[in-house]
Amino acid sequence: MKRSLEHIEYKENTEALARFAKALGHPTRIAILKHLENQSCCFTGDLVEVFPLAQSTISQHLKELKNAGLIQGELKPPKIKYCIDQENWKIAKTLFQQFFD
Amino acid sequence: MKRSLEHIEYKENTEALARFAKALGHPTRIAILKHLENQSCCFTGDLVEVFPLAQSTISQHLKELKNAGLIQGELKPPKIKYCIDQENWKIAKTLFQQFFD
DNA sequence: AATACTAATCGTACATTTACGATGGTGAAT
DNA sequence: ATTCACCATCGTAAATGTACGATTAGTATT
Repeated sequence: MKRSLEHIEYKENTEALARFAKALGHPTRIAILKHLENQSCCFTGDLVEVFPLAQSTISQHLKELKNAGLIQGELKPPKIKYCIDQENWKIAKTLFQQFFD
Repeated sequence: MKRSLEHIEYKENTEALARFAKALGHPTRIAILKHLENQSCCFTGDLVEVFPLAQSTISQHLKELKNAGLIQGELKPPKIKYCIDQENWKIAKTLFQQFFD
C-alpha cells in the first residue's frame, strides 16, 4: 500500500470511531448485531442457520466483531454464547452520537 | 472472493447502514468529515494541506464519501467546494441512532 | 486560442477483506 | 481413552481498499 512510514496523528477518538465503523461496514455483521440485539445472545450455530454462509465465514465475522470489541464470547460447552459487549457498545453509541452532533 | 452468486437478502436498511459505516471506516475520512462539520465546507486543497497525504489520496477519500452520499461537491471554479450532504447525513444519523437503540 | 490553476482519474503496488472447504482443537459424555 | 459436537483456524482465491506519482480534464482568465 506504499504507506507513509510515520503514523498519522488523528484527533481524539477518530481512530476508535473508525474502527467501530469499519466493523459495522458489512451487512452481514450489521445483521448479526441486529440479531444479537433481539435475542440478546446467541450461538454460532444459530447464525449459520440464519445466514446462507459457510460456518467458517460466520466465524470470521464474529471474530472481527469481537476484535472490534462489539461482542464477547462466553464458553458454554459445547457451544459458545455470543453477546453484545455492553460496555463497548455504549462507547460506540456515544462516539457515533457525538460524531453526528 | 468466491462469492455466492445470489445476493443475500438483508432486512430493511441493513445494507444502507453498512454502506454508511463502511464509508466511515477509515480515520482519514472521519477526520475529513469532522473538518467539514467545523468549517461547514471546504476545498480539496485545504484538506491536502491539513493531512500529510497526496492530493490524489485525498481525492479518492472524497470520492468515497461522495459515493456514500455523505458529502456533495459544488463547482466554485477553479476549485470545488465540498459540504456535508445534510439530507443523507440526517438519514445516516437516524440509521445509527436506531441501530444503537 | 493559449495559459494557469485545481482536482479527478489512471496506472501501479501491496495490504486487507471476504468467501469457501478442510483441518484442528476444546470440552462433555460415553 | 475415545468419540462427538461445535467452533476456530488454516490455506487459498479473488475482490476491494489504500497509497503514491503521473496524467488528464475542466474552468476561468488572458
